[in-house]
Amino acid sequence: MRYSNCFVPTLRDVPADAEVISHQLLLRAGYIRRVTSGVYDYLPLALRVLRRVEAVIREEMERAGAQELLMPMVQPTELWQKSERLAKYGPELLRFKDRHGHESCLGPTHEEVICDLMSRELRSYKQLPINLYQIQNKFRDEIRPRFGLMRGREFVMKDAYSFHVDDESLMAEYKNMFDAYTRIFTRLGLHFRAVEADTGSIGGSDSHEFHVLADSGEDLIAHCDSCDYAANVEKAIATRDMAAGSAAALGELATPKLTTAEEVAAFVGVEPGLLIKTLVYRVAGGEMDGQVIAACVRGDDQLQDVKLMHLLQADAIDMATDEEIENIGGITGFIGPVGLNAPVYLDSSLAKTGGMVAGSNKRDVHLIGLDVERDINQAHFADLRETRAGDRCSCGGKMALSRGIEVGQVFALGRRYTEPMEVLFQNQQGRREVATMGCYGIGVSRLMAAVVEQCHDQGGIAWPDILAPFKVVLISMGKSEAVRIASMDLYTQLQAAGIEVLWDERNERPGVKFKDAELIGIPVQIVIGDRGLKEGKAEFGRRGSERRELPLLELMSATISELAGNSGASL
RNA sequence: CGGGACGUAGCGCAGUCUGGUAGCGCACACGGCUGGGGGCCGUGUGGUCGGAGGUUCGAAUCCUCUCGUCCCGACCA
Repeated sequence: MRYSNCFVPTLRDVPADAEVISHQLLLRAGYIRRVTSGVYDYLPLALRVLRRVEAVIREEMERAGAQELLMPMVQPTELWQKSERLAKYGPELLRFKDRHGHESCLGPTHEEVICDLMSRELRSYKQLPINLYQIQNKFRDEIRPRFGLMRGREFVMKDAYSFHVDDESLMAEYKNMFDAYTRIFTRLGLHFRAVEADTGSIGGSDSHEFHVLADSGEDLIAHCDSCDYAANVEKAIATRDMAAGSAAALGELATPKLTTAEEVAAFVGVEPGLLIKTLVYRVAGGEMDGQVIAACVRGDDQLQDVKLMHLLQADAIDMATDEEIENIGGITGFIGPVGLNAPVYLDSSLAKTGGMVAGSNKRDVHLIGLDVERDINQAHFADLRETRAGDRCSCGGKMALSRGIEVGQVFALGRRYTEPMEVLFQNQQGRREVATMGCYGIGVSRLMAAVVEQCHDQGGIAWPDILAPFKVVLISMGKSEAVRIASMDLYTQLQAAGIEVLWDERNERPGVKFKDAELIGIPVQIVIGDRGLKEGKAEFGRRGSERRELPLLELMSATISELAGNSGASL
């Protein structure tokens, strides 16, 4: 491709509304443009990169035995009623009516559609197991799209769905997909980590997320420094040395205007870990819909609300209003687990503790000497605290926290969808059975952004060879006929060899060409100019390091061997 | 939706407080000088100042409403 024919609108300044580096660089380097909130144009360079990401994904999915298909982006809303997911997923579904008044939605994911298909076509156990996948645009009406491609409303996703006769077969495929994902992210040159995950709105039992490690990541993941344990903090379980209180009789203590855990602890003269922090939530969805409940963690812990949500089997939990708190007999700022007219859930670290300090549900008064077993009736215990750096893993190692960008997730769904969607088959005994199911997603467009987050420098994007939109940039320096002819010659040879080359034959100054080449991130640079040409030489080098002089005749072989070691299967 | 910031040329910004003919840099077009890391000189093109309404002799500037963008929270590939 000749640069002068290439649509690559690079920007010198960083657009003011781009916050994260991938967003900034993809805009500056002419890869993407915003159309509307969370919706982007993928310009030619971006599309070339996306196609490469997809190629790796396709290769590995096919190798893992999955088959590609393509489902529609428009889905009838009835399917979501049938799967009983409308209430939970509702707000993210972009719904609309057609001219007949029939309600449809834009597909945010395709469990419903694939189950509908399978329910029609699946007859016999002999058809199982099967794994079907697609690469397609999804639309989720996100509450807050942000960070460019990292959280768009429309985005490209690879989604795969597998169906099985039993859970043993499902778990084998789950493992198979886990391994395929590991190969994909490895081939893409990413620094990533697979972690145990909450199943979120998708549902099901087992789940792992794949995170690209980057400080700009939206997720927090906890991992052990001495064993393999790693989990999203929404799920991570760990322990730490908990302060133990000394047994004492239950008493009251005046604590005027002291409402935060730190203030109360300082006033009473105990460490914050001996406080019980009580939070009141209103449950939305599930069997407890509308109920107000209280949850307790230690004063120096944070409540992990996803854990609580899961425990309650709720779609959402919201902080209760002052009025709702009063209705259950509490006072904002002095809420405690004793005598509250609501279910109380305590973090397991509070089990069997004594000598604790907690709110009394009376203004300006806290309880001291509280013994959880003795003084709280009907307490439910569960893991509710958020893991912190330095906590202890069950293996004895220390937990550390890192930021991650979630680029993939695998789920063992079980019969969460196949049951309501009636995906049935006849088993060997001729009886009808519900199939069991897994689903596996990769955020393809997000992956492109995640790679940029991990692969960039001062000059711009530093694509790994396998993803670069062009492998080689050929920079012609100077306007002489000799330069033009030598460049043209090499350009033709590279193309003939199937190496994707961007020939910068623009009438621009050298600085501009170098800056653009580095900004858009082409791995190999070849410079042909009058200076070297006199001696029959040109410059050859990798983006970001020194170029060396090479005879013109050696450029082809140098390029081929430079790319051979790094670009995987294709040049 | 709650909290904050902001909308002035393709991009980055000044001007708004204190109302008085809409500016700067880059980009873009043309000419010239240049020619190995976003070069220099000159001449130009381009903006209903997000939109609507109001106050005023006069509004980018003041007031009201509205639309949009970005950041923090709930969501998630």
